[in-house]
Amino acid sequence: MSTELAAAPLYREVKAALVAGLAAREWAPGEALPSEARLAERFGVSIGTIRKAVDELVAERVLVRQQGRGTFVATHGPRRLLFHFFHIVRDDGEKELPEPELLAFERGRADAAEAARLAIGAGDRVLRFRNLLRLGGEPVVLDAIVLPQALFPDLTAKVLREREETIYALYQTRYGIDVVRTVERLKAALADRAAARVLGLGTGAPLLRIDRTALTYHDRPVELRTSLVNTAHHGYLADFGKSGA
Amino acid sequence: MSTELAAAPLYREVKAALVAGLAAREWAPGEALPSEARLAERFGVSIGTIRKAVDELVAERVLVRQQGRGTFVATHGPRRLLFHFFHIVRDDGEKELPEPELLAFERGRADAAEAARLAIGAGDRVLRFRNLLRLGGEPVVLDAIVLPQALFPDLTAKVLREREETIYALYQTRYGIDVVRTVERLKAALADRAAARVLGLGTGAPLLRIDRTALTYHDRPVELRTSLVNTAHHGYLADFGKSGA
DNA sequence: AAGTGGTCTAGACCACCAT
DNA sequence: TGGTGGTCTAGACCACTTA
Repeated sequence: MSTELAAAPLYREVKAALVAGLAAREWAPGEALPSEARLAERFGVSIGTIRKAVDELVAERVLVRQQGRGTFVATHGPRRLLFHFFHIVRDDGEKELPEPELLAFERGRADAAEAARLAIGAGDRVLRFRNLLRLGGEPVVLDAIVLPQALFPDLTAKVLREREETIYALYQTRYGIDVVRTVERLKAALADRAAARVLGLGTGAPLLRIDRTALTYHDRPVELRTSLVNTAHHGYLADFGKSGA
Repeated sequence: MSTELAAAPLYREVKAALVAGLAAREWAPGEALPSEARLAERFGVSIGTIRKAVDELVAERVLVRQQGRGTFVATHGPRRLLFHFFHIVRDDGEKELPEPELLAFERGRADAAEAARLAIGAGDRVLRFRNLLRLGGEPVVLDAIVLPQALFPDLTAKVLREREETIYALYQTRYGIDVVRTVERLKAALADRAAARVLGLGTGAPLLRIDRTALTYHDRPVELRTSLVNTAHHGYLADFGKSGA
């Protein structure tokens, strides 16, 4: 390892190098990394140091270890969505896969607040769209999503409508963008006419409002999302501390 | 280590033994554990194995390492409250310490739902009380708390009113109960007359409702809490993935 | 200076998976 | 059978704290 910075332990430098490799798609999602022995050789450190670096990336759910098989770059699929990125549960505690329906799609410009949250310039081009999410057939969540157009050059309503995979899988496979973490701010709100109609509620019904920023490697923001949730029969589950959340 | 169960790695057995010691107050909150070398000797394992067990307990925020000083049992104080157990932030992102005011205190019996969530019998004695939390002087959160009386035998309104410390610190120092983790379910609700009055809102204002179960070692539930939050100028911050949450 | 946790190494052996 | 990650060990050296 080159060590010009010093002060950082070896395993952190290794980790940073691995993250750099992941961000550069040196290893694609779903692929195996070189074995720990090979990585140790390549970085000129011992296996234990490699393990400590990989341990942290596994804890951050960027890598997945499988005993006897190898260490893999995490892939966005239904399981990962439900476990780590979708926090709405039925009142009985069960999680269901949301079924999305695209309601609207348009191009626009980032306002000052959006630009700040996305770390782009005010007025830069963005894509905006709305998704209705059904759980068990019932409309429960209304998502309003904002993306920097620069990162999703050819994204269209057609692409969104015809996808079979989760939306983060689409970002990952088609645009090379790995959502690695989200930060969410929750508030209570009242349904306006539009939201009430789509969710099948009366105007003024209470809604849970979730403002999410999705981040990729190095905490770079890549998506804004505001979710309005009908919590009549569902809730947002926050379980910190167990298994690394 | 006795190994009658097998199948569990050594460091997990060590971890279980440490948790048992913590639950039994072999080491009290704020105290240092024996040094890693001493623990290794005591359990008959290598230091590396001790470190792996302690690593996990540090990740779960049960233990705190301080280089050069030792490893300590985590204490409930303002810092821990703000960092790990209080998720309400001002819209500008700042966290403030809540100032509690006891509004009501009574004894009662657990209904079926409470009994199930607290893992006690239906009809068992419970304590119920309400706290108003002010942030920056303004009333923002109304807490309704339910405790199994068996765990808090001599808890009275006077004790609650006169405490200087956080409520989890009180549980810890006075009743020997360490809250280690919380699980929360969030919904949107409308303010009823009572809540609206206390929070200085109109009836029917939207409120964020948080149903929390607080757990001690071995995931034993020790407290139920329903928080009603005025989210006009505050929000609930959910940041999974960064630093183990 | 002595004691603590933090890093790094080297190697042995085990459990699991593919072939 | 060979390769992978998972566990466990033993020891060296460093960084930090306390006295």
